Amino acid sequence: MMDSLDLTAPVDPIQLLAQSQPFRGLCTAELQRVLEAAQRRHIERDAFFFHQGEPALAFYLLIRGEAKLTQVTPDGHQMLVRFVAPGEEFGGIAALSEATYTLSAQAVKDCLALAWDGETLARLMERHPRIAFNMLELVAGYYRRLLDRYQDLITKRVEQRLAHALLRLARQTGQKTEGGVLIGLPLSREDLAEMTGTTLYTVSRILSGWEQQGFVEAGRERVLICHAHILVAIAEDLPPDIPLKDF
Amino acid sequence: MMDSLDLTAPVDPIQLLAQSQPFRGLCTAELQRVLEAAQRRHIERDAFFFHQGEPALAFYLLIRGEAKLTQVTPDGHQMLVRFVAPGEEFGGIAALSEATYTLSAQAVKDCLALAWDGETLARLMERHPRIAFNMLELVAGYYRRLLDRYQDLITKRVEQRLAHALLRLARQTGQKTEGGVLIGLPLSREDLAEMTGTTLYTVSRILSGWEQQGFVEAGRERVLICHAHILVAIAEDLPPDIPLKDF
DNA sequence: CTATTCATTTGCTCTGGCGCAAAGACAGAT
DNA sequence: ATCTGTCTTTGCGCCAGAGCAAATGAATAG
Repeated sequence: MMDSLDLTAPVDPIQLLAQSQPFRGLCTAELQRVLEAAQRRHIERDAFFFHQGEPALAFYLLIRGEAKLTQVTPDGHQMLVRFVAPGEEFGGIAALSEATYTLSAQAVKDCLALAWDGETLARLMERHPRIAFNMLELVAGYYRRLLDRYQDLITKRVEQRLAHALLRLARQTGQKTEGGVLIGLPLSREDLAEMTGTTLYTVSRILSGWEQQGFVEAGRERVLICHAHILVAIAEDLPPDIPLKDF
Repeated sequence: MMDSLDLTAPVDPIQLLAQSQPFRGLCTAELQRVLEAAQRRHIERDAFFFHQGEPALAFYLLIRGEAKLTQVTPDGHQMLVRFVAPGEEFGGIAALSEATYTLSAQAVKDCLALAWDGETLARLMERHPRIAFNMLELVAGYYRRLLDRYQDLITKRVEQRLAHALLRLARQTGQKTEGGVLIGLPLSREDLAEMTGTTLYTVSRILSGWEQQGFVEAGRERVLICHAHILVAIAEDLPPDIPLKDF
């Protein structure tokens, strides 16, 4: 298997910390100290940072790669809570206040992350109240976005939710190519189903339909969005714009 | 209309602050200062503390009464996010980081609350980092509970979600009576529908069914849970226990 | 190059629950 | 006591989407 990530590319960790949500607003000296308290962790594609149910030891900041957070229900259903991009935090809520992780974190590309254990994080927060404030805003943001998705689940049809999910992913990891915007991570129909609260069958059917109309191009664990504006229209349940077949 | 709450009952505000989630762990002198920074607000039944979309001026702590937080979607659907019991906080997330409230807060009984404006709260948090920490835990808790409900919405049938919602309400506001546990606030079929992501029709049908089997007793804006253990079984989708008709 | 594995597609069936419509029940106001 | 507005019930038709099964297609290992 090929390395899906160039680990030799230079990254200034201080730079990344300064722009990260949890540590923004700290001065360079403070960032330096935060960095010194961190451990580096390298996780290969498909391996896990941690599993749901394990003791919540660490709080992570992703440096490079891409991870996904999933949760399995008692009855075996799996749901995909969110993808983690470089510069983003994960595991924090659990490490701060809970005994165990409530979800699992899996690398979908080779990953490099910084990790702090719960006590260290608590100590840092005590010394730098700004971090606590940042975390508060962060979690509040998670809450708000989750509430939006909750609302979508109640009010919108699967088709709309799927369009929404793809647009979110495009914004987060999209890469501009000739044909449109390519989702920048391996993404199965099942993943999309778990993100939108449906089944892989329904996702497959909808994508097939869109592909026939030329809105997207779907391959094995790959989605290319050709006409984002049409997906926006679908997501908002607007009149179907100008159908392409009219041209 | 009768006063649904005895406003003359004595309540020690310091006592209540000390036990509240946002201010727990502060010493009496600190609580005193927090209390002095607060404004009292009295809101009558069915009136609003604030409406979704208004500038987020204040953070509230409910002293007496009961409130509900609702959000309307762009397409007119309404959803009930949570009920607020005495000692609980609401409006905080918005007052801290957003420009406007993302939901509405309405009194379902006559209410008395303490209010702090956003700047005051920020100042208090700066002076007492413990408050920031408490708020972080608080929001993390909201997040976790919302994630649970999100999961329920994906994996569970309406019947199960409804059972869950009733049990939660019973725990939060239930009053023991001869016949069982009575939900302690006016609760319409529509409210229940908005809590569980369904329609008032479906709620009505399910409650009728349960009532015929003797699990609950349902009236106008009133629900009495006669056999909580059966609702637990329904919520968890267990085999239907020993049906009552066998007796 | 072939075998194996895993993702995907698609036909088919079945049902939970939506939502209209219309009637019934209750509480408060005059 | 009656009226009025609001909440609730229930019959009925309908459909989005679940889920099984079986076929097809694409990547990887040997």
